Amino acid sequence: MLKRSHMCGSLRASHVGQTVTVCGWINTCRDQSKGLIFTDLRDREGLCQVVFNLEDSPAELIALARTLRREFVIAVTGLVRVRAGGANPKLATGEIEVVAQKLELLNAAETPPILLDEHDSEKTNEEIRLKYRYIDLRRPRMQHIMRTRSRITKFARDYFGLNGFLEIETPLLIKTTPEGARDFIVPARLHPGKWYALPQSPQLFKQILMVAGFDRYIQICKCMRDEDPRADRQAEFTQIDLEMSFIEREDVMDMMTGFVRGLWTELFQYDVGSVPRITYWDSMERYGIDRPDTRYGLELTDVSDIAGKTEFAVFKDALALSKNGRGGVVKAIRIPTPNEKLTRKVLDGYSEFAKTFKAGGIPFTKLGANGFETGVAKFCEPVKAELIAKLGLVQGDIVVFAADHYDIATKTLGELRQKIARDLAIIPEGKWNFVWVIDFPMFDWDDEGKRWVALHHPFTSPNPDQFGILATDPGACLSAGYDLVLNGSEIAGGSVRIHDMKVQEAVFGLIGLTEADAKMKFGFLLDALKFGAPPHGGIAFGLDRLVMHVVGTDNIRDVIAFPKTQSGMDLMSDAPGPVDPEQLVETHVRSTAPPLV
RNA sequence: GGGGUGGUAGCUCAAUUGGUUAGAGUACCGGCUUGUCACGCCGGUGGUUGCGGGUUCGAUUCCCGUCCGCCUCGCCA
Repeated sequence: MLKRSHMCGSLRASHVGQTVTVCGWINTCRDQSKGLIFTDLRDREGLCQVVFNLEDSPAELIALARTLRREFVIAVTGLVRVRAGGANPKLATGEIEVVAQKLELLNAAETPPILLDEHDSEKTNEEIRLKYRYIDLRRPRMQHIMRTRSRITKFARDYFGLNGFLEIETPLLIKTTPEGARDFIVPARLHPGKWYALPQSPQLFKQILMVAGFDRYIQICKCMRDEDPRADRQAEFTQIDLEMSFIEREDVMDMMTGFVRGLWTELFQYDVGSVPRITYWDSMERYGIDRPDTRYGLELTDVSDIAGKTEFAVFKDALALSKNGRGGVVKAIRIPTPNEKLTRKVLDGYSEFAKTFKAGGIPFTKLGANGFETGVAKFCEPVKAELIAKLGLVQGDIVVFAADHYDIATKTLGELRQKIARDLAIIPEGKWNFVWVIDFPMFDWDDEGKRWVALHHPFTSPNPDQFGILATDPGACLSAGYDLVLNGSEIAGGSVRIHDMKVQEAVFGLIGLTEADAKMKFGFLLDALKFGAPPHGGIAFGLDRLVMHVVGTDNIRDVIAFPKTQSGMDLMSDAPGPVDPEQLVETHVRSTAPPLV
């Protein structure tokens, strides 16, 4: 076999005069005649033009070259020279070409179901791309994404390594955990009737590594949650997971801010600067969501007091609502001009949108030259002055309202805010708005279960100044958790952990875990906390989402080499599949599913 | 589990109210072509209209069921 001397995509004018050997896939052939054939040869570095020319090469070589087809795998030895036909400015290697002297056909290929020309391949159905993933991944776009992903993980290992973090693996076969997402489970052959679970995260183990005195831990690890996927969510995903000892909240956030600043400098020569902070409740009030996109305005304003003075039944009914000790609210967004894209039809459509969040609708109005016009103008007119003052309205502004329970009104308007921003196309390009969200509540009240549920996870510590109210007013107790949000997407989340067994037991008690339950599920953690646990905390980055932002895609499958579909299938390998009945017997499992056809 | 949307040639799509032999571009195959680079010109092959049933003289089109992709609500500590 001809031995490769250079990568196709790395050849430049400086190589002119050298005899090189390149290997790769035929991207295209341009057969000019029986005596002149151009091919573009592709490897992971890029394309280079190889020319087969009767003037420079023997006839047998030309004859063989004429049989080449797309995606054939070849090795070529030839002389690098300046292109006789003029440079191609579209190619990095466009100034030169390789004049073939030897050609070795390493493998033929069937006609590929995906064309590798960029202008065609971007349009190919995702179903086809997933089935023939090995071809899809050959595309320069996918090669770029996977390379970028590798750069990010390498940067993470370098950065955290320099900061004293040890890379330690944690088990994949663990005990099932209550709380949280649904576990993937694995039957334990050696223990009939018992099961392992695949980790939703290495949470407990990394805390125990702190108890074990490793001080700083990092792992780039797979996590599995058996829940329905979304555009930015897969059942199986990757975290950059870490934990630190003898720290407070500030120390973790500083370390992480350093990481993203370094990463953005490395990737984009972009200075992230200091990362602003917002409290959870402030974020909910202003953005209606716990992961605010601060690249644009359209903030929410509470107009409950003014709305209560109107005769609008929707407002009055909402304000009369009460849930979890919290009254109903009326929230509004001022949409400044230019807002011509928000036609009557679009605004009416927002009510349908709102219904997906269980809200009744989206009342709206517009401030014209002579007061409010359209929509709910007649109800707003009596409180015009107050609304104008509170929302800072000027002529031409549109106002949209949501009136409901606090949770529903806030969430609906928070989602609508993002939709309006997209509809108005006011989200600026090229902006990287990081923000830390802090001071989360420890718990959320579950009305159905009549108990508190941990908002983050049950190992999250209250903030140091909040220990006093943990037992007396758990609903108001704030945690030492923190989320890192980038352009409205949560890319990392973590907390300072509870390192005192008594506090941990108290939290378990609040979320309705009996002592026996807690002992059975997390006994090993509670035990560990008794044997000298240092104060510790950590965070986990969603690597997939991080890569999505960096490469600019809204499809998580694009940043995973072998992703699954929305129904959890791998269209390439056809997983999941049936197992041999013998495997079921061995693992003591009997299926209740109807027989497979 | 709910809602929405889609599945037609290898690929991307079209096909009128249910009506001729299901078309186009591209790919592929053959021929021509000595400076192309989304090469060009000429010709050709290629279809279980996702699958199963039904209505009809006739179904890509209408109905029922089912499978699969995508988006989304629930869910995702």
